[in-house]
Amino acid sequence: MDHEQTSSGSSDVVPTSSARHARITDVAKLAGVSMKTVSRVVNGEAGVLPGTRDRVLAAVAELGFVPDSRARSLKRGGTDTIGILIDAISDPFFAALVSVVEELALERGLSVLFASTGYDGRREREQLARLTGDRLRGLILAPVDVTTPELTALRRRFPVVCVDRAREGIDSVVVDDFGATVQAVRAFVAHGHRRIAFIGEHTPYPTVATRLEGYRAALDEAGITFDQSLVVEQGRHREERSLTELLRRPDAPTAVFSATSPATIAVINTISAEHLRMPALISFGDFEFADVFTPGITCVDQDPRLIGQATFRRLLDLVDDAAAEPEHVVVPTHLITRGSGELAPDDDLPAPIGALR
Amino acid sequence: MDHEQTSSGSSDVVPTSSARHARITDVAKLAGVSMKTVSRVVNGEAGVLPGTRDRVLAAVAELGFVPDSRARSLKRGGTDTIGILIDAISDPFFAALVSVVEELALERGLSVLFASTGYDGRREREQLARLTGDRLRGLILAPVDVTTPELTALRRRFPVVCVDRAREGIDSVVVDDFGATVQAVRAFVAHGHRRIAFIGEHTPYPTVATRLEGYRAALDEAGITFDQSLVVEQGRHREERSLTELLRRPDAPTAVFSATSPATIAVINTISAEHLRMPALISFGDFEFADVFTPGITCVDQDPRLIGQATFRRLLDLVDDAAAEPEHVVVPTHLITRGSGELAPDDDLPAPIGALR
DNA sequence: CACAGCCTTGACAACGTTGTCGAAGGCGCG
DNA sequence: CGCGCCTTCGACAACGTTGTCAAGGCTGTG
Repeated sequence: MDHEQTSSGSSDVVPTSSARHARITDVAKLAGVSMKTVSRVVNGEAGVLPGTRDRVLAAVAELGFVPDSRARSLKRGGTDTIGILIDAISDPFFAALVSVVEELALERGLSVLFASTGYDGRREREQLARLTGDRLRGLILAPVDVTTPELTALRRRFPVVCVDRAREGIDSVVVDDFGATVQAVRAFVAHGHRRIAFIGEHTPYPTVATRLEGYRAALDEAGITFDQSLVVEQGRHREERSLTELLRRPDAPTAVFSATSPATIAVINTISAEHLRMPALISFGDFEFADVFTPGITCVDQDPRLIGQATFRRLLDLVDDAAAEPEHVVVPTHLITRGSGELAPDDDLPAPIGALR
Repeated sequence: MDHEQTSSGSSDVVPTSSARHARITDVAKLAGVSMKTVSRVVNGEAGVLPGTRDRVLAAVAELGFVPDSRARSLKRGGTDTIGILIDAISDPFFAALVSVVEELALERGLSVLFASTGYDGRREREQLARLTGDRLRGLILAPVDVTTPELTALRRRFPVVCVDRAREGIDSVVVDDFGATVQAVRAFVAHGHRRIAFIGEHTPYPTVATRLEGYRAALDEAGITFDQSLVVEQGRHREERSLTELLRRPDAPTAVFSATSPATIAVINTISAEHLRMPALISFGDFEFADVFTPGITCVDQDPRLIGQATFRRLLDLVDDAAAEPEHVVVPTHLITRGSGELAPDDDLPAPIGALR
């Protein structure tokens, strides 16, 4: 039997997506069995004679039959899709997170429905509404504006795990913002720094605020008085005048703690553009080019792979036990020392980072 | 009527995802209408009395009813989901691509099913098989190993658009690899360079090969003899010994064309680590830190946003007209001059890029 | 006042699949 | 040789939704 040129009676020149997909009944008819038997073969159930199975498989191949996952999941009462809702995939942190989650999902035969909020609460709600209709197996999300009650309502439909930002009463996987920052500032102190700046980013999330708290706590611990003028929180797209001013003033900080990767980039840009001397620098969040510079940029590593694994694992746990008590997982961080964080206050480093002349 | 505290009779302590979702019949019963009327209200169809509509909406709100998109799409015979299958989301190019596509999809009420191949043909086929079962509205993919016949078969099920890499007979959106490379090399020649290196990456895709062809063509055009020793194609994770050797030799190239972003990073790393003098450098593919260096890295910009828009538009065209002849869209590129590409052969640039001391 | 026509609503089937149950046939054993 | 069991298979209903069609009430007009 030729399996090319399925003659369907019509004389289409090019069979471009006009012919409906083969259904299970088509396969059944061709193989001379019932749909149920086809179903059995396709799903690898036992109790089908080898001969029958072969005939069915031949028919499946000939017609190019692929079971309709919608009908399947509708009947079975469970989807094979998990959703992931994040700020933006252009953020390398989330890119890595999605990457890990998709990988793990694939291992378990799950599909990943991707959605992003663009840091926008309205869009977040839109996306959540859409995702709800999709009857997911579970949802991973980095919450923006969505409140605990809303998430609790969602939680009744399918397991939900928050990532990067926690919500009371909902499972979450976050990083130890406070502790990691304390650790970084302690390192500065240990190297003799006293004027330590905090460069943040104005976000609607508490992560940066928590890091700021850690910064203050570590200063307290070292007996250093908190100085508001050493703190710069820049807007997402705001100009960096205050940052420049801070780094150029006579008593410029000898050490800079940068609370996010974008902030770090801004710092490096500023130092480079203004030909300033290099302060000690630690960045919260690793980034691709951190080791291209000399010295490399010391980073607090919030390993997205680790976070992704923990998040996915927790989601699966919840799939198995929907009534489990909410758990808040804190993924440990560690300092990747590359040089920039280990500079002493009096290190003379006239050449600006990234400069050529 | 209170819409808090839905008294359902049972005395669950925590209603964690145990209660089944409200179905359209539940809403109908509560509102005292037929399911069809609920369907009409939910879908915004005309011909429902305001009073009836209000009662239905109240019932919908009380039960937290969200229509099941699987049943809906099954009945309607069309999904609201498009698939996107790419190499890896950790590649910033694809991250940006997915970002744009998702944005455009959202505007049209479409969901995005995300999948990646990890540059692996086996995994690609696995993913394609899964996606097929999902009865997509359309699929965007960066083909790895999949052949034209396979894609043609897929094409019968739903529209398919290839991105970044073309396949004969299938719609595609690519970048002008050849032309852009010619343009870059011409710029080098115009600045007086004669020893121009080509740093590629060993990929299974023809993109790099096409760029190499452009490189050779531009050399020919300028009357420069092709020199194989100036071409380095490094493996994905291979050591960069040959690159180092090339850049360190006495007659090192005065200009370097780097065919991919990773290759560019390798070049910069090498220059930085080996404290070499800075050659003129043009990178195929922009990257985040390109303007942090001094001078900034001149790049051939293959704008993922543009590519994403073109791809999505083409996909929608195909959704409307499934029988359309395959089209091959070539998205124009342009050179972003930042300094590194405009260096002359005799420019003395002793300080290595990214160096501090 | 009768009848046509519109507006609103509902009963029913169907989308493609799988779970349930029962039927038919073969085989072993008494 | 007959009975019962196991194996293999099929008919049917159902998952939750929407499209089709028709019923019923109401209005307008001759």
